[in-house]
Amino acid sequence: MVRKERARRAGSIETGVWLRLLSCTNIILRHLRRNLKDAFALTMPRFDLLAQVARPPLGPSLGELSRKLLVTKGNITDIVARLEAVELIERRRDDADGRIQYVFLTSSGRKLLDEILPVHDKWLKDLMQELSRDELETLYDALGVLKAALKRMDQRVTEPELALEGEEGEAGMRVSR
Amino acid sequence: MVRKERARRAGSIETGVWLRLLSCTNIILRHLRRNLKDAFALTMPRFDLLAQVARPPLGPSLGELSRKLLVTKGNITDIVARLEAVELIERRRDDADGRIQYVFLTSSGRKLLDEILPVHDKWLKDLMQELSRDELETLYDALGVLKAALKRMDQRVTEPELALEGEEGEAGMRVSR
DNA sequence: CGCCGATTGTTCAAACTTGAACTTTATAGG
DNA sequence: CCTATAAAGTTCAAGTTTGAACAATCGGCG
Repeated sequence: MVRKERARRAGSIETGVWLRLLSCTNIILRHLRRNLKDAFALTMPRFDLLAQVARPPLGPSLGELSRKLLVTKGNITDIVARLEAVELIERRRDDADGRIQYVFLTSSGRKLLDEILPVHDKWLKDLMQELSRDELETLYDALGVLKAALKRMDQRVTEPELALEGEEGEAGMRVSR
Repeated sequence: MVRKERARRAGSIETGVWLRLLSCTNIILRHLRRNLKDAFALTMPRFDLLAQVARPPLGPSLGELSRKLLVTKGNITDIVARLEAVELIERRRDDADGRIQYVFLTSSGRKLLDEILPVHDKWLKDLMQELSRDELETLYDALGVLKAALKRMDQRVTEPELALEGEEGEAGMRVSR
């Protein structure tokens, strides 16, 4: 049922996909940020972290949060400290391994998040209300395919021990990490 | 050819779409940022602004850049100043309207961008190399539908004079601007 | 002309983010 | 036990970003 547009496009289709991805993400981000601030006095990174802490597995470590949220460890340290300061989360050190700290919601953190999640869901529904069920599913599936492919490429690039060594290192694909 | 998954999903499909959108964007952003830095000593916002200046219409104003890039005016002021300081762009005041400044690439800005664009395109192709032509087109079209819908919702919310007034203003959909 | 409201861009504090260097702790191998 | 290496968090400077207040300019209208 979906007719493919054959419109003129600047650059490759991959670039086209990327530009649209970025636009959509930024538009939604702007709305959610404004809504979170107005309704709950929360910033997006704080909400993201809270929501991630609430998701299983229970009590993620700072490093796990860093990987799940796709931000650096230094960033996590900062956000966790701020959320801890307002008592929405708390940390517990690992009994066996002194390096590790796990993060948990406090009761007020839990309460706040339980308020936010349904509203957050409604905001997204409102934003996408013009899309049909079918369009949403197509989009969901297509993004699933992309995400899976990206994750594989991501590993290939950030896990040196498999490839590397023989590569020429052509402009740009160098990665330190 | 695309079978719809009926997988368990946390929350609504809209939220599912949003989470995948965000993941994909962040993974790609991370790669591009690293590559831009390694290969061209450029940050993402600076590249974004350069690329937007290069796109027609020629010589966009700061306000136009702010709208196109979906960031605030204050941000544009900052990035433009930094790019101007390293002489990749330059400004010209409007002859008739003293408030407006147009931005142009300098010759070295043009040269740099001409180097980057093909490589940037290749980075994206590499990242998405596992996707078939068909998957890419499906994704491109689906994102087009979403983007169009979001833009309409965006206007509805940021242009007060049309709707507003009678609305209940239920938790969160308040928008100040 | 002179005022009012709208538009364009600037400024600034607070927050977020990265990337790299660093500290602390754990683990594996001599 | 000792040492090297790795892993988990922290720190910090530089940059980005927002949002709000502000200054400057323009346009219309009396």
